[in-house]
Amino acid sequence: MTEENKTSSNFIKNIVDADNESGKFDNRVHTRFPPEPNGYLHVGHAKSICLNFGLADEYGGKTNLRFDDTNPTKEETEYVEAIKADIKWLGFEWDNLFFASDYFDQLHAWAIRLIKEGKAYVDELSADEMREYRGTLTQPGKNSPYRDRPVAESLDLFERMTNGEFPDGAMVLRAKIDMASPNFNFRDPVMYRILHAHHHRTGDKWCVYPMYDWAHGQSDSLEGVTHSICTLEFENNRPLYDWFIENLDIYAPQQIEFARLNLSYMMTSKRKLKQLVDTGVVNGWDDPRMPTLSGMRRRGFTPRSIRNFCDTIGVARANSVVEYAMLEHALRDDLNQIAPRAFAVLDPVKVVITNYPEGKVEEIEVDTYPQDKENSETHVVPFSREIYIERADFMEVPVPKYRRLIPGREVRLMRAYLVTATDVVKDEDGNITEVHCTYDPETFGGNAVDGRKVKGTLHWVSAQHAVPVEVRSYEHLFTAENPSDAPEGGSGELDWTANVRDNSLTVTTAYVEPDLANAKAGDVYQFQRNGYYVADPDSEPGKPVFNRTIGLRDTWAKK
RNA sequence: UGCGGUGUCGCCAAGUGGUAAGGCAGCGGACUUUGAAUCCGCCAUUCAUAGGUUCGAAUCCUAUCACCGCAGCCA
Repeated sequence: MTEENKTSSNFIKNIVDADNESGKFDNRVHTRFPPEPNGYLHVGHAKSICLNFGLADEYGGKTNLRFDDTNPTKEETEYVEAIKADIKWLGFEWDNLFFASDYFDQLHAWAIRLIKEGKAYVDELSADEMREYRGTLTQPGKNSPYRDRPVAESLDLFERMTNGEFPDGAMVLRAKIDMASPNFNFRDPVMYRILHAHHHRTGDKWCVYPMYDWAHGQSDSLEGVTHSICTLEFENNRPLYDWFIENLDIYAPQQIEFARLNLSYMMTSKRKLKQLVDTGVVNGWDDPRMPTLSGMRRRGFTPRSIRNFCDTIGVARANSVVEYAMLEHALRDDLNQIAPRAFAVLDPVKVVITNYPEGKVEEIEVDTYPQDKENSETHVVPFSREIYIERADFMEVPVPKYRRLIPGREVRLMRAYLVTATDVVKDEDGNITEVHCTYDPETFGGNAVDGRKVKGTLHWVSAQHAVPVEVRSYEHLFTAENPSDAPEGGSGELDWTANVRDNSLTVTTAYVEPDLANAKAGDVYQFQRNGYYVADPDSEPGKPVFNRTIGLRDTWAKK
């Protein structure tokens, strides 16, 4: 894909440039995006996707999509399909589609080779015992009593593990490296564990499954990946991956770690997001409040806005938290360019134009894309004697610098007429129920023949023609800038759920121009002077439901 | 406490010995039939701190401090 703005320099590109200079990989650039199919993709993954696919795109290389499906107890086909759909939606195409499970046979054969070479052994220590033997941060570990058992015995046991002769947890296959290493990953890491579980692709073929550490590096190697980009927490694992590659004497990719994305007010932990879904805090993975790609899509984010966002935040090795405002900027920037404009009144107050003929209806032609000089498309909005305007657009007693409608002041009804407020009608509680105005018939279109100016321009909707629609508005799912920064819960663990906002969804009725009644799921609009909205999949023919994607910038309200 | 990392404007982030890019946010102002968009201007004598090397240091050296990650048969 070719994007208008290429990202600026970053340390990964510097590495690739240097590698191309030295010919390290024969000028090949081959990346991969390796999700585990145990949940839906979120913004954090978008950063990784844009990085991997973007790098290959920029250097004329390739990118594989590889599902790291080494743990059958957590992974499901539903997730692989959703992940594929999200990547495509973002606008990327993988060159090859692989699964770590494609390599189960090869990995198994390699494991046997390592056993034969005395570099791996079957250990019968229990999980608890293994933890004790592993040592601590300051103390070296101890060798397992099974560490030096005969090769033939390990071979036999591993074969029987594979055949399913032992129950889960009875024994594991471990690499024989160094129990005293300051790097824990070298303290005889587990390569295989027994899992009598059904795998989403290999079915019941296997009773032993490779650990991620034993599968990942070799998968990259097998695929000819050049730059294996992953997040910071795998930095300590890199020496282990290199050890496996070296001892297997196979092609060596270069792993590069970068800092994962953290966004203020957003939770980017698959585990915790799954909890929100499972406990019903949100209505599924694609709830518009979720930071998942499917949730953002439903909320009205565009693929381009997310890609642009990823480009502007950059890539580095320092942990950081990006302000939500950055994402908002990217969103508004794209939506502003593409969204058709429409009239919609979110919180109505009736306006009666007393000198406008009763029963008369005029068709007002308005630009659908006023922001786009190249697009002259227009549509028609009916105008009549009684209309709705926003409650906030009229004030009986104005605040300073208020430039909207007040008694005696003339303002413009967008693309229609200039009107002047004359009276206010209230109910017994003093609430304004109607505003009476007069209009100047000579101002059709919104301009006075004598050239007089008005300070305010309001959007409106004809009362008898307006269509009531459901509007869903959202606030951050979390009240804390850092959702994980939580008070301690009962179990001694941090109870991040205490940060979940309990009123993050608000449902209201808005009155929209007639054309919007036919909006189809996914249609985006800018409700003039208000914000961007998208028709939700819950919409039915003639009965659209709109999600508020994001409001317009409002520098007036801030003051 | 062992090992591996990271510290440049409120938030991201370039910079790789030659004298601090850019974006977001913010603040002024212009324009405006969206208080939007657009446009103009302002916004780090200073790069965690302290020393040192050098004609010259955010970049090299030394020490210190702070923060992150690693002790799953998770990834």
